[in-house]
Amino acid sequence: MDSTEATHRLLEAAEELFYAHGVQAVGMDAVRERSGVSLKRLYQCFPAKTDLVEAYLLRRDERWRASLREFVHARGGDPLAVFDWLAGWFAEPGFRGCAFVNSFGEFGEPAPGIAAAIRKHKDEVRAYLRGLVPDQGVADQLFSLVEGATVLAAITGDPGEAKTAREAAKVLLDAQK
Amino acid sequence: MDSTEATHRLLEAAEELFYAHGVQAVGMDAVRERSGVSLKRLYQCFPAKTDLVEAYLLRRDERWRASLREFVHARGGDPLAVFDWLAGWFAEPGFRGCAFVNSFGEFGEPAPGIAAAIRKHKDEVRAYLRGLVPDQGVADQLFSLVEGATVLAAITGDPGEAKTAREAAKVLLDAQK
DNA sequence: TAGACTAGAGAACGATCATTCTCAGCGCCA
DNA sequence: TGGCGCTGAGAATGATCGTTCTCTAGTCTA
Repeated sequence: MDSTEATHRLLEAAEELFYAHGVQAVGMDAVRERSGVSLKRLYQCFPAKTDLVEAYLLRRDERWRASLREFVHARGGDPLAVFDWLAGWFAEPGFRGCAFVNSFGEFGEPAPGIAAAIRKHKDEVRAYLRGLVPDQGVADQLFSLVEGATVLAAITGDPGEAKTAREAAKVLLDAQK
Repeated sequence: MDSTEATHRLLEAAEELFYAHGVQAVGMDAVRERSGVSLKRLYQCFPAKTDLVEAYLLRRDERWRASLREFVHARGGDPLAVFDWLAGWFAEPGFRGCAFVNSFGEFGEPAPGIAAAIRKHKDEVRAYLRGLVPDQGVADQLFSLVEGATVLAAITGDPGEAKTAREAAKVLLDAQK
């Protein structure tokens, strides 16, 4: 197994474990076991746990936004499609809210790279929504709805939060015109 | 120092430390030091850390909602006052988002009491908003905005999220009539 | 005043966990 | 063929932290 393959397996294992149980609750040994990569190699690829966490977040950001982007694109860039995508996400088994918000809660004083990854994700999502909606104010309003629905769906376990937010978004978008 | 005084000091110290740094980052020894209550007494009042965390959350829920309730009541029960209260909260030094959302992120599999306290808080806030706004659907939409603004204000550090959410709320409330 | 109970300070215990080290095996080049 | 370097497996290290224990010194009661 070469180094890029090891890195890939590590990130795959890290994402499954970190997202499901939280970063702090998952030991490096669990990552080793799940990935099948030896501890020695793990520390060659990621010199410290914070490096692995940071890489996990950056990769999750890319994939999460890509999934959203593709879905919305297939719906002709309709901003309301964002909330339909959320509905699907919330209903997935193992949904546990936003990985970035959860990480923010986990680390009172996060390592700089981790804090940056969290902020980057939110900045990127905001920028994406602003590209979807002409009025930046309305885009930011939708962003707030997205975050709120995600938090509430995670805590209450009710995927219906997406529908509530969608209805609000529709009103806001209609009012804009 | 009697037992109720010790309990009070412990909860005071716990709230300051847990909210500021996160629960996991704060050891029982730090709580002892800040409160001036001995470890022995601490464990008499709260047999385990999870008990202290649960009590911290329950107390914070009561006070947080009381503060919001009083503010909004003084404004004649105007639902938009909720967002003005948020603006003040976001601007407080030491604001670090919603303690319950943060705790949710911290504990992948929370102790049952902790999970219940988190859910209770969100249920109570939702019920409060529903009492403020005749239309339950709109109340839930505002709830989503409240949560989203809180999360975003915490992560971006921008108290202006309250204003964004307020504008959205105004549109939603007007559309309801 | 003697003795039983209690509190506080802090050491001790035990578990967990990030990180490093050891060692035995295996391929690779001279 | 013979050593050199790299590997994986897993033990060892060192730190942190929740929880308990010990010991000393009061304090209240009989």
